Amino acid sequence: MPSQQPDTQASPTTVPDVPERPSLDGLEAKWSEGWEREGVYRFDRSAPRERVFSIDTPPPTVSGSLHVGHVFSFTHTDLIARYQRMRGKVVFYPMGWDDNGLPTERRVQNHYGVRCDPSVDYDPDFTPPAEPSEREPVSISRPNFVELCLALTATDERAFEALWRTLGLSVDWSMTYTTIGRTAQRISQRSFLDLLARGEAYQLQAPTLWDIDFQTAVAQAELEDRERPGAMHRVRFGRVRGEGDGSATDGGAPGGGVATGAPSEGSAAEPGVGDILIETTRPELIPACVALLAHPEDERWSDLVGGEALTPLFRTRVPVLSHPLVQPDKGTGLVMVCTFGDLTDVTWWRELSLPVRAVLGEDGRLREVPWGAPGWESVDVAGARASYEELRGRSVNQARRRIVELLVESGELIGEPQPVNRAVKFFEKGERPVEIVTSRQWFFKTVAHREELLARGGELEWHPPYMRARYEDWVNGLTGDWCVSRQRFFGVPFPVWYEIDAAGAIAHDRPLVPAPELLPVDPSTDVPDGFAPEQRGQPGGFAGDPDVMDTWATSSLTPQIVGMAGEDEDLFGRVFPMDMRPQAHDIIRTWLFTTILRSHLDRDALPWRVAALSGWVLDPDRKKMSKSKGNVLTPMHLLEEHGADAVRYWAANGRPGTDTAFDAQQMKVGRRLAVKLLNASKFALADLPPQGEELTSSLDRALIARLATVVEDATASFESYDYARALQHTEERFWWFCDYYLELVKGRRYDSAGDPMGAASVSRALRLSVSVFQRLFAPFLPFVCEEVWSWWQSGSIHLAPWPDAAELRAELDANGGGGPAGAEDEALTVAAEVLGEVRKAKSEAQRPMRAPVRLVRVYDTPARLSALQLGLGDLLGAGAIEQLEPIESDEHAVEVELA
RNA sequence: GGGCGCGUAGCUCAGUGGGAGAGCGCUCGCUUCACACGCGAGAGGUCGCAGGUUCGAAACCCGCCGCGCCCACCA
Repeated sequence: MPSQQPDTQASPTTVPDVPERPSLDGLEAKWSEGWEREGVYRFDRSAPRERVFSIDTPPPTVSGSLHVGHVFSFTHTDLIARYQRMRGKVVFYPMGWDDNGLPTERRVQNHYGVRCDPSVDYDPDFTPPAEPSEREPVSISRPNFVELCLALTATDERAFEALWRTLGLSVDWSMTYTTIGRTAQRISQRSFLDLLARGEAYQLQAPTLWDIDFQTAVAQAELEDRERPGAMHRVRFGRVRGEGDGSATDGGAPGGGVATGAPSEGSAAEPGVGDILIETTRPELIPACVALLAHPEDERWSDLVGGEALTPLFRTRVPVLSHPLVQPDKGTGLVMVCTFGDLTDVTWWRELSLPVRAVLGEDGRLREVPWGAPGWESVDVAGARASYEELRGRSVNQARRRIVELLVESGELIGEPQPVNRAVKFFEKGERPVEIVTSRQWFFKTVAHREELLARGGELEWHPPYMRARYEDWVNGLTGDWCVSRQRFFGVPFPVWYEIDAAGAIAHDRPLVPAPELLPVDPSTDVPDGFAPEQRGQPGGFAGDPDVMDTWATSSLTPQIVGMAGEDEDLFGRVFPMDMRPQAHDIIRTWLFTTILRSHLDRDALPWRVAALSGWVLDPDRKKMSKSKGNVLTPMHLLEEHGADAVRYWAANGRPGTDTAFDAQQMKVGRRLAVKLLNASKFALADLPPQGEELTSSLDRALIARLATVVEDATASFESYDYARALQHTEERFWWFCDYYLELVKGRRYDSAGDPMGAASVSRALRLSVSVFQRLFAPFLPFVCEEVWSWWQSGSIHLAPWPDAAELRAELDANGGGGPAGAEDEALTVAAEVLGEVRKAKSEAQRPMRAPVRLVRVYDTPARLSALQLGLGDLLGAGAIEQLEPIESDEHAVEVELA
């Protein structure tokens, strides 16, 4: 088991072995293999909780390939992991794959050209079609389908792992988990059964958000708005005669006492005074209309409220009611309630106890309905049937076009439909708008826990802090419990069965649950205790719950899964509650929220101490990186072209929570930095003169003092999860170090014979500073840093201790004085300034930098001129200056006379 | 409609009370013995607009404009 090495700061354990021409080529392969061989990132299970830094890694969805955004945010996590490891923490950093769920199913369907049909029998010899056809997919059994899902995800996961290794994520690959794996299923089902026993999970027949393509329920959190063109239709409803005198309340008797929809006089298409008009974007739902609503204080419709109206075409009596949610300024102020057009309809339906008249089937087509039967009364049953026959079997869009034609014919469409752009709710992975259908689903209670969940959000440390508001917005906006069941196949099954009574009815209210030690179970193949397999689906027998859990219902348990809750409580106790949850900000409402919920319910605890939110990668045109672009810029491509360190450098410049433009230029800059580190390390370490025990030169001492402040700044930045700031400050100081300090001390470094003491001092300073820079850069550029470290140190740099400012300062204190306080730092400042002026003069004269300078006159204050003396020898050498004349003056100036 | 974030050089961004900055790009120059995947120098900005606080504002406050994201009962 690797443990952290003793501090090797400036104490080479081997003679530096520096290559003639250092190169970045092949470092990824060389070191990722080396790290694996040495177990550098292996988690030490014996570490006590307080020494552990545990990370709840986002398991990427396995549905094809990783994209640039993944590389971006996973690099951020790795930066923190590597920093914490060097700080002496035992880092718990596993990787997981979210391979259960719809995206995987869709990919398998398209990849193999198959469809899952649970009614098909298992075929043990099944092989996928040689030429997959998306148009005519082969129907296969659920077990066959699951096998294909497992096979394809396994392939994808190998590719994912290879990418992460190339990127240099310091993951312990021996702890990889998958959300479809047996352990995850067992933990997920165990948690579900616990919630069921405690009444936190329940089943309900209710209007549910429904994706008509996937034909499954979806959750509120998985919706997104998309702008779609639509049209506003003004439609006339019919009056019921004798309203207000009580006769309207005996509605339901078809035929008598009512007028037809059309006004008795004038042109059928012209609205008359007193017409009942509504506006709708969804006229195809008129047959599902169950009421008209007006605002309670809307005087335009107050006469009508309490009475009834007749739907156009179908001549169904619907009550006219009032409700405060109606907005008088929208449309005509009168709104049609359908079962169900949108979530507001559900609200009205529930609060006003309206009946259900559902016309939409689960496939998104208008289904067969029994006109004339109870609930489907009409004053003109034949007409209703005839009109509906025109719509039956059509999709929503087709039905909409047809019913508009019918309304035109009947004269009940007023004017032309007005085009409008409206926001429509989509399942985020779906292609057509969600509909609302009534079905039986499983829910986890969320609304009842609103206040507790807000409190949990308050306990959590957010980086950046303003992300907390998004969480609170979401929790405050919760309108219903979390629907967790999906009518799909590749997921964690609900571990319950139901008894079937003698009449063949399924007893949904009395689920049969398995014994805990039997988990995970698949009720579609496993048999409940006390029943025989033949009794499946038989009267007096049993039925398995056919649904699987939403993928979030399992991935919300990643802290429990990765920590092996209930499986290995010793491990769990060493890592939970976890230290950090890194993730992107767009899944606060899903993953972050649901993880807090589950941890709260399961463990009465916050799942982690810190949430670190990363941003998105944007196109150069500021849009979220698109799929098409992502396909061109595959991550492996980028890594091959620029090198892993360079790509990491780009990612590390994206500040926490901030969206970042994709910028290949930045990767080139990162590569330059890596090359610079190679060459600067070579200069500092190759054929270095023997190092002294003391830093005798003022410039060397000044450098080390400045280095201490860089270390402090980088450390403080990392402690507040601001890796970007740590990088920027380190990088800035490093370039300065190369451009000024290294140039200034070059003479002393090479002329060890002429100035042995100076050479010994610079040798020591170079070792110290290079050691510090290599380690400061190690989280960002792990490959090149490991390479340069390997030239002169033993063991991995990634297990070396993070640089310590106090130790650097102790180095100065131990080595005697070199002038008045502050003078040494000033010496470095002034020497660099004068060197800059000399360079400028040479540049303007278009002369080489090594061109000799006959005389430099420095006009400055006595203090600065005196400080300059401390570094005079180095300055003269660096500038090829023959003579320097200090002149006391209040104004700073430098005159340069080239030879 | 509500909330959050952002607006600084051509581009990407740092800077949160006292000199307007970095990198890239651009221009000019330099084979300098760690590095031409290099080195040096230079040009380039009414810090979104308008008020206010202050001796002093890119920064703090108010309003407005623009961009992005999240949320909303979007008929």
